[in-house]
Amino acid sequence: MSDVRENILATGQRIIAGKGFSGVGLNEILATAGVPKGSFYHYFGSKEAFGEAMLESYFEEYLAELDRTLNQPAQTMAERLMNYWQDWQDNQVSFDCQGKCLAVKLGAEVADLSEAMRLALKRGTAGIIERLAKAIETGMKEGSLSIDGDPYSTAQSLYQLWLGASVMVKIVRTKQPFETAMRTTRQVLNLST
Amino acid sequence: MSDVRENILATGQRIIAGKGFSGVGLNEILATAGVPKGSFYHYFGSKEAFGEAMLESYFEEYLAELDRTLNQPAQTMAERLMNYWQDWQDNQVSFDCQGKCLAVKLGAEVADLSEAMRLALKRGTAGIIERLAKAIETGMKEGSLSIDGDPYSTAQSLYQLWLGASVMVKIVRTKQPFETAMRTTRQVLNLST
DNA sequence: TATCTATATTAGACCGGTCGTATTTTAATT
DNA sequence: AATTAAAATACGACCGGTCTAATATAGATA
Repeated sequence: MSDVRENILATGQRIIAGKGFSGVGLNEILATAGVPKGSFYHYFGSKEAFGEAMLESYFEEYLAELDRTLNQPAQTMAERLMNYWQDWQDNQVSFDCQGKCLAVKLGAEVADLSEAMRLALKRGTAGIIERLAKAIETGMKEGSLSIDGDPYSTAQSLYQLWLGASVMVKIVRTKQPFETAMRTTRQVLNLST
Repeated sequence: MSDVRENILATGQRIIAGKGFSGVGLNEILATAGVPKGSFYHYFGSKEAFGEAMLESYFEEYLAELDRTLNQPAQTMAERLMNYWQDWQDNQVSFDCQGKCLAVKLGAEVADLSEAMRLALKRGTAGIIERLAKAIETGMKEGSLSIDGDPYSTAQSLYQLWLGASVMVKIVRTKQPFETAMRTTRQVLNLST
């Protein structure tokens, strides 16, 4: 991959995570990245195609990091899961509660706008929930946590809860919604408060 | 209130619920409403001020409907609450999962964009959670439901859960996330499945 | 080394749309 | 009839994504 392309992707991701997809023009992204405007269409077919590629690369990195967190040795699965939520909170609270999670920022905006980007979001979030479900299942077997219902539904519920909490954090500009989500999460996994 | 103003508000709300705030220009809204461009700035100081007024009027209506639902006689509070979630689901699933809830659609997009609109969202969502908390408290007293923890935290958690579920519904274009949310909701309120 | 070809890259213009404003026309009220 | 409020128009300066045409670069051939 050309590093010009990578540069456009990384810069665009940063800016779009703050202002949204429709709220940012290619001009700003390219100027910030130091890439001439004319070059853009050499690397991407359209703004939409760029958005799709951006989501793709975002989730690739996200899932790699998630795998790392969920495979930390010398920890129970319950601990690893709680570390994941803690990381989510820390990341999302940084920079005045304008976290950089693209599922949070773009989910509602982009799903109705572009089928390609919607599907990228779908693939990415499915990957996250799948990993969480597997982790919960493992945690049950090792006995570090227990749940009512099946692991997949539980993983789904928890992801939805944190997605919603992240939106609320943006709205109230306090990490308080995350504290509630954290307590509910412990409750759902039957962990000590 | 002038009905021209009301017309702009209603039309804008409909279109923005579909395309987002940055994704729609005043031209489209005004053309659809049949209102000349110049009139807009007689009623609203700017696009942002319009957005704030739109959110204000949206939540006003939303809260009135919520009050109606939560005050239905001849039902337990548990039943009224479950009716609320059911209405949420029905509304959000309509039109190809492009529901018309502005908290879902605009929360993440607009909170980082405009302080005035962020505060309008904050006031509106606070009103919803407050009413849900009161309803949960009443339900506990009458014995139709029971919870772990305090009513306000529970209300918050449930609202976050449904907010997140709504984003996921937009992404996967299936009502399945709502089914999970519904089950979790019954579980949290200790209701029979 | 010099020339030709093919590909990678970029400059710049295009047209349509953005929000906002200044000005004129219409209506209502005193 | 005078004054004020409401509505309509047209326009301005600017920015949006897109595309074509021109340039630069690299590789191959002689």
